[in-house]
Amino acid sequence: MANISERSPDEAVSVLSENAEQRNDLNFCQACSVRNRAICADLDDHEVELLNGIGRRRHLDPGETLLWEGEEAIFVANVVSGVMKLSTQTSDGREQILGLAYPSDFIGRPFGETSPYSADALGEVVVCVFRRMDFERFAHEHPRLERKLLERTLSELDKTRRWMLLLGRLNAEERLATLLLEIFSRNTAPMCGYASPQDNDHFELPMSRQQIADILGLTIETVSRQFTKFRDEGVIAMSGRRRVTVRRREVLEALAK
Amino acid sequence: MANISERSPDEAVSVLSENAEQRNDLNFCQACSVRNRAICADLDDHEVELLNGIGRRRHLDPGETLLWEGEEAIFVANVVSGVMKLSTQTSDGREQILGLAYPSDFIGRPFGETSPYSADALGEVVVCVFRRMDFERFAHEHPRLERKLLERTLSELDKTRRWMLLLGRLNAEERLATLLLEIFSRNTAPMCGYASPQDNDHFELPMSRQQIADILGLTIETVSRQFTKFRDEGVIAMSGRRRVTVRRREVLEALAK
DNA sequence: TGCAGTCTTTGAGGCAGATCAAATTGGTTC
DNA sequence: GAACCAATTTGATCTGCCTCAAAGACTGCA
Repeated sequence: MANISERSPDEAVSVLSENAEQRNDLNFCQACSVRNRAICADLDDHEVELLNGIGRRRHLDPGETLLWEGEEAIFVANVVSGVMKLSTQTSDGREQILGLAYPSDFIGRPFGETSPYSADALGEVVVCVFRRMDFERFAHEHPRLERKLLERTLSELDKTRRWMLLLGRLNAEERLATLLLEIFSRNTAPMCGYASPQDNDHFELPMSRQQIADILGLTIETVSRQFTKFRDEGVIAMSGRRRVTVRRREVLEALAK
Repeated sequence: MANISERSPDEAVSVLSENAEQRNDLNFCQACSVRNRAICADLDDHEVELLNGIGRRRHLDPGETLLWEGEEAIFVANVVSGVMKLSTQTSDGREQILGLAYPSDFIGRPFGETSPYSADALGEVVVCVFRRMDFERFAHEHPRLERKLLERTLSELDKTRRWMLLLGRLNAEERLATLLLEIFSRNTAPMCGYASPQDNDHFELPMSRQQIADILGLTIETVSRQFTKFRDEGVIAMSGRRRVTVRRREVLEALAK
């Protein structure tokens, strides 16, 4: 199933526009754009070098899957650039997106037999992949990393629980407002490393209407109608299908609970 | 706000029916009913003794709150007996229950400034409370505990994500079936420590219809109608409002996705 | 520049679950 | 065991979102 065991740092780096990362593939950590924000941030140079030795850069095409729900959990990874979606399915095929992973986010399930979700690339993605076993061993030997992983997992849990409020209690309008603000803040965050950092008030949606619907627990039609509504009300403006300009941020903020 | 800083191990122990725990309050860990399943399971005798020194037993009455959402995160705790609910609210007062904490479950937010949720007792509850700072220091010094906390947090995250599928994609019938099975399995699990361990096929609901509605993201009326439906179909039987007998488990299992 | 294919928007209608209102029940107290 | 109160159930109606269907608009490619 999982067909990503080949090492392909070269091809991975080749799609990056950041020059610093094209130097070589033997110590890419040092030039990594998420080096200071990812789970490896607290490690010293020596530790980074060791980590570098067990990790591999990998490029994912849009739609490509890194982890399959229910499959053996072979890999863990850091997102370097692009956005990935984490999703799960009911036995009869309904999909629920569990969250998005942005640059510097950690994905995978350490200390678990099987992957609790599928992880696939929304657009072009570069990840830093570790064999789960290697990563676990490294974490054992380097408490700082383990600690960092704990802190990340705790805040991931907080974030996930906040999302439960959205799925359980918010209406379609409030849900879309919440998502737009989240993407907005992720894109305008300093040094976010995602695609081309956007200035001030507009950004590119990293996913299709259908994917937005899956994230929000709605249908594509309902999502589309809400976009139209926001546009008609002058809350946002759109050019093309994915470029959004936020015109009245305060309206979105009042809606996002 | 948080008014639980007084130490009250005596009163806490007094409400327990388990004789072993009534001995004294100086080393209650040794006699603790969740000793082998809680986060402290991997600690050796010496470590348990140290942990014992910083923790306090505390009794909570039904409805009493241990943690307030948004307040400073002063405490973390283990549930010893009873069931607690973790919940969050929208700014306009809609509540969403984030999960239930059963005996041996860990609650609170280590390494965080404020509590991301409220935690209150559904019925009579006994918890083992630690000041967050004390607990964090202890965790730092005892990697086995930190490791255990990491593992727990990771599986809590898995559980929470599975719940997102319920809130995002399941209908009322499927939601109630899922909850009934969860409570059922928690109650019949060996050594569960909750109230009176139930035999075979019937159990006591630890919460009201309104609370079930909040957990499932439904209204009380819809929950009530689903109970009636399950009863009419012979899937469950009820005596009183809270005692449930599961008659056709396979029907519930087919519904729970 | 035109065509094909896919994604998105729009429209019409239906339905699950919400809302509002009233009746019933179970549990508690005296 | 009667009376009271809160919790629950039941009924009637409404509505937000879903479903189904079709038109429209981007994108890539020849």
